[in-house]
Amino acid sequence: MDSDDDSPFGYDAFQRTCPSHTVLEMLASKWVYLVVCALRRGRMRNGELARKLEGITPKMLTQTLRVLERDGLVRREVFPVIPPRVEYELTGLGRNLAGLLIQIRSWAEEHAPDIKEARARATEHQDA
Amino acid sequence: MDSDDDSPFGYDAFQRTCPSHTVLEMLASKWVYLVVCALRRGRMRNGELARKLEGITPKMLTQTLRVLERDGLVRREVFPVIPPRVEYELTGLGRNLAGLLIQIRSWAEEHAPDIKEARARATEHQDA
DNA sequence: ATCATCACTATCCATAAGGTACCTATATAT
DNA sequence: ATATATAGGTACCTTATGGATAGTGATGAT
Repeated sequence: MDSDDDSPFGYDAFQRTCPSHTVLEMLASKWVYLVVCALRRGRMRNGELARKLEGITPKMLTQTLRVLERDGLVRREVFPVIPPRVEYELTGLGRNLAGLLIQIRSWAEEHAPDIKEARARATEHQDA
Repeated sequence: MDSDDDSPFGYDAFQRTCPSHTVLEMLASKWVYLVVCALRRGRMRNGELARKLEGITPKMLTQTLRVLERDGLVRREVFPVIPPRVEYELTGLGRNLAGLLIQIRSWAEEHAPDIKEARARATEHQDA
């Protein structure tokens, strides 16, 4: 009850400079959450990630990893061998973000039923 | 270190049924975060919200409020007077979500500098 | 000689989110 | 008669995102 102010408006109303905006934009990307969760187990190769996250296309996997690398959440290590070998792992910041994701997941699991119930009631009323 | 498993994969790999997906999808919407934060102060009329969230268009404000209402986060009360008067307020679930948003904001404010630094380093290297 | 593997990379396309502009209704004020 | 305030709705357009598809280079296996 301390950071309990309206402060998103303190930055320029959620434009590019607001930290929350930066973070929520990251989390909104469809695969970021899954990739970070997958990497919590330890370093992994591109192929292992692709198998773990079934449904992801190579393009989206690479794209997601590049963004995470650019933002300092993932470290990328290339071994100069043939065939190529590349390993990814979370940085300290990345592991820290994983902690936040777990908080979000726990909130989600606790309250998803309420949301679903509300949605069900809403579609009922509109059908009526 | 308890919900410390890989469980997003327990649901069908982040498809529609995963609670985290539902919640992150909500938060990803550009205005949800701002509207919920604004409503933490108490009930408000459409016009007040519009003034507080400068930059939002009437369309997006209405659309955002309708989604929040449908999901049970906001209660909408219409007074049958002329000119029309409509008030919005957070439900219990909505106030609860606001709590999560504050956690996210606090993480964001703590770590945004690291992310910015990483991005700066990344663009440096690409320019070089 | 051909194929598969690994880790991408490039290109195109469909969808959807968000933005712009204009429309509604009614009562009061001028 | 006209303008204003209120709380929207609707049609249309642009852009960003994600997904599908195909291609790259090098080597080892068949």
